[in-house]
Amino acid sequence: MLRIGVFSRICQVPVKTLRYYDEIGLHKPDRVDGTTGYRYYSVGQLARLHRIVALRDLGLSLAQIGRMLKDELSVEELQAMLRLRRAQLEQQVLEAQERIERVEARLKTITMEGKMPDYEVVIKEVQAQRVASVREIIPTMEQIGPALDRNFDAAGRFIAERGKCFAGPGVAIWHVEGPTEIDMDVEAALPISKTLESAGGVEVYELPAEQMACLVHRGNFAEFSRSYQALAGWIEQNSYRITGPNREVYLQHDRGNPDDSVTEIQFPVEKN
Amino acid sequence: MLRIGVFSRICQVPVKTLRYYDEIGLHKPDRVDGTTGYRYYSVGQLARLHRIVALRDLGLSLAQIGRMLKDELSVEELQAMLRLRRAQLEQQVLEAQERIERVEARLKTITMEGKMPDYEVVIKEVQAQRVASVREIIPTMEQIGPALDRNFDAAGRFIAERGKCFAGPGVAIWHVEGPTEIDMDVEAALPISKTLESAGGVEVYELPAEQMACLVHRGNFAEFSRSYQALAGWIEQNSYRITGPNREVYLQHDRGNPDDSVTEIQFPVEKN
DNA sequence: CTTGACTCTCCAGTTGCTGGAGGGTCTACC
DNA sequence: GGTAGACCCTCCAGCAACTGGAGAGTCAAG
Repeated sequence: MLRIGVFSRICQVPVKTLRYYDEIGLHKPDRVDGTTGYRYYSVGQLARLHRIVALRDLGLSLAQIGRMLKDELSVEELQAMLRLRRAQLEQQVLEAQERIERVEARLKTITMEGKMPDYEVVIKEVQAQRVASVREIIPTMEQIGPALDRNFDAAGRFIAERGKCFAGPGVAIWHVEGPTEIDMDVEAALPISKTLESAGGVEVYELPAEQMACLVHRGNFAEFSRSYQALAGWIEQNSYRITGPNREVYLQHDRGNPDDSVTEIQFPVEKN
Repeated sequence: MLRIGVFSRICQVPVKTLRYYDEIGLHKPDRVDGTTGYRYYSVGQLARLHRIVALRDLGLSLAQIGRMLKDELSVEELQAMLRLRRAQLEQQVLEAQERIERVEARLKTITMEGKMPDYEVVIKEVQAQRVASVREIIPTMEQIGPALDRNFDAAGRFIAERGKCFAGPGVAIWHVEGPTEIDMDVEAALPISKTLESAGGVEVYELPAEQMACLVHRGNFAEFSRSYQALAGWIEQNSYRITGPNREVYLQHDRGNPDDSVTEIQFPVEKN
């Protein structure tokens, strides 16, 4: 019979861990002295503990290991568990590799700019939302501002006439491929909380959920291009691919004070 | 000013998480109502939160992110942190890939044998230990048992004559390359707890620390070969390489009752 | 009998949240 | 002006797999 310290030295598992495995019922000592509480392990228990360690090294949870050792599982169940584990591990490899890519992209940017970038790109899942929208082809750059204002106003009036159901900041959707400066197909959409009938040039429909690469732009619309470039660069560097029309969400938009604007630029993306 | 729910919807971070970030001081709301305790966030805070999310997605800890955002770090420190992170991630990838290999080896074994293997191999770091040993070249297989017994006895007497300092089960070290049945160079070593002078064929020295692939063999020595085969197979399947003489640790060894023996077979290995 | 190594139990802390109880607040609607 | 329902608050517990420490008891050698 071995005391816990000796057993620990033989199997190279810390004493605290052995006590923990006892506590959770994963691996109980052969005998526990009733008066002193001392744990006594037999040499024969080493094989079982080795099995625990081996399975733990595969990354299985102690609960799973416990079930495996209780012999409650058929061969098929064992195989299923291991295959699941393999899939999870493969997932982990992919995730870690993606993170390495992102870390490297950031290192490159820091080296080039000499500081942390002043923008941040995050990938997020935006939910589907019902909107009332007005879509228009705008011939020239100068007309974009007024045209969008007009179309948002139109959508706003449409909503107001049908009762309170305004549900969030306005979204512009750019149905253009790549950079264009003429004939831009742009939609001005306002989220709403109930279904309405489309009417008079205002379309009501569900904007689909998308995985978006997002960047928050602060300040004047005149400086948008830098943010767009940064976002496009990030998407390329992190090997994503643009899969549809991009959006601009006007989180803060005071027509009198354009420098205080906050806009989120969103590109629907997929991993390459 | 946005209440926590709205802010949460915009940035896609759960309310609970925002409260948690407030609590740990990572991201405080712009304003907290003194009477109600309601948190109010400004749209401008979105950029900062995005930065947090982006850094978190690299796998950095919230503590590290906090330091980064406090602008206490020079560019060099930032780069060092990111490089460290990259190294950790690369390590993670390697580990996960090794685990995948081990899972696959196990799946293969289960499929072949129709059940979980009845042996387990674990990799462990055995520490250096001082030993008193007797080394001898043993000409034939039949002589091994008696010769080892004799040499362990000799080492035991040597120790006994010099005071109590016995420190663990006996170890045999096989200085042979590959399977041989003649002229086997074997050392019988007993761990001791203090330094003694070598004398009369008994060498006292420090057995080096090694990374070992270990398998616990239960039962008669006659059945050793199966365990050796299993261990050698595992080492090959998991792409390790044997780097030195193997050891046998006689954890339980009653000469009258050989079937109750417990022996740990250890091969020093390195990852290929 | 003493010393020092060893062991015991119990509690707290780690990380980054998540869930729930129990109670207050806000706003739209009647 | 009242009320329903959505929203918000704090506080506490729990997860996984340990790790560290306090305070007290046990064991073996000298």
